[in-house]
Amino acid sequence: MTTTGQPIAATAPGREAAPESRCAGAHLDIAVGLVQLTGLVQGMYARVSERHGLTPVQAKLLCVLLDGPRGMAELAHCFGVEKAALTGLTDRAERRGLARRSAVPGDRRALQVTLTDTGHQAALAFHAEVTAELTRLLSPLSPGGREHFRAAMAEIITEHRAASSRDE
Amino acid sequence: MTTTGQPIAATAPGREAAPESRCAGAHLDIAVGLVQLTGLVQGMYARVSERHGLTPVQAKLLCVLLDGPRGMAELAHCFGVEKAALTGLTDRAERRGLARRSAVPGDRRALQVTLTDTGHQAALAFHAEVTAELTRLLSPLSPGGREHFRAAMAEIITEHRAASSRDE
DNA sequence: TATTGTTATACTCTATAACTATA
DNA sequence: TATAGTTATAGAGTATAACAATA
Repeated sequence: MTTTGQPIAATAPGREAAPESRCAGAHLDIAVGLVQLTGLVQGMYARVSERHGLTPVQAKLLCVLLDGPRGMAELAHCFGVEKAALTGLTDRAERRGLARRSAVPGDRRALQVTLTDTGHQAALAFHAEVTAELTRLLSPLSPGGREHFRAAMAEIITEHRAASSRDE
Repeated sequence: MTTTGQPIAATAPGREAAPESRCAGAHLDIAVGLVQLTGLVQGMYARVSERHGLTPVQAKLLCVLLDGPRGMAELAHCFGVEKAALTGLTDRAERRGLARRSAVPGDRRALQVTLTDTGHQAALAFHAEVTAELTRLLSPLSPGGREHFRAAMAEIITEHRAASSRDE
């Protein structure tokens, strides 16, 4: 991998070495499972990015821009990074011919980042492959199991968001 | 955040902007949910790392070493990176007093990376907090929902491993 | 020859701080 | 003054390639 999106997985002490926890597929601890699943998805995302000649962050940028042009500050907020980081990120995307900066009519300070045709195609191709991989990953689940899984994730995500907004 | 572990989330076109997909908590698409859940866990891991003055990768290193000393090549394989990357990673951990290199009796080429007392305590504290956060994240699930969720993850992980080993 | 680990070099991504140009 | 974006600088993490020492 070039500039890998490092999957952070190991958390449970004893996960990598203890043979019994390694074959825990039979009755995997739920917290450990969640960490491993996260690592799985992350690794998949990184591999697909690389296959498309992108870093994970560049791929994410393209996907966001698929929705339309975005300002630098907007992107920084959406990525959860400082705006200075967006300068470099956009520079590299521009250098690779994936995106370009353009002026915003109403505000002479602002810039918009837009996908080029190349970038648009790259974004669509990348997104299609990630979707396919996710579908493949979820394929072992039965329709009923899938629905339970979906509902559980929705519950977790919804509750986490509620808790986050309470903490603000 | 200092040196953030960037959560890669955005994948679905229309996720960030379209208002209807944002309040998709009611009936979240399963693939989108998986990506969002991954982002959630990743973000949590990064925040806990930072709270402990660690980068996500350093935290992962400490957790792996909690199981006992490891050689550089072994760690590189376990992290899925080149061995050269481990040199820097270990240098930084050593500089921060979290780990140290020591000679291996039988092999004069090899080195072992071991946790210092400080590193051991940091690893335990970090791991405890990650576990607590995971437990909190999973708390909205009912016992039955939790079991379904656990089983679904186990199925996905097991099948993915089987597929991976078939592809080798 | 193969393996262990290091050094050298380069790139991506990030943070902070100071800066410019507008609003 | 506040906001949009940039530059400068520093650090982490990674890759590749070349190297040393030992097996």
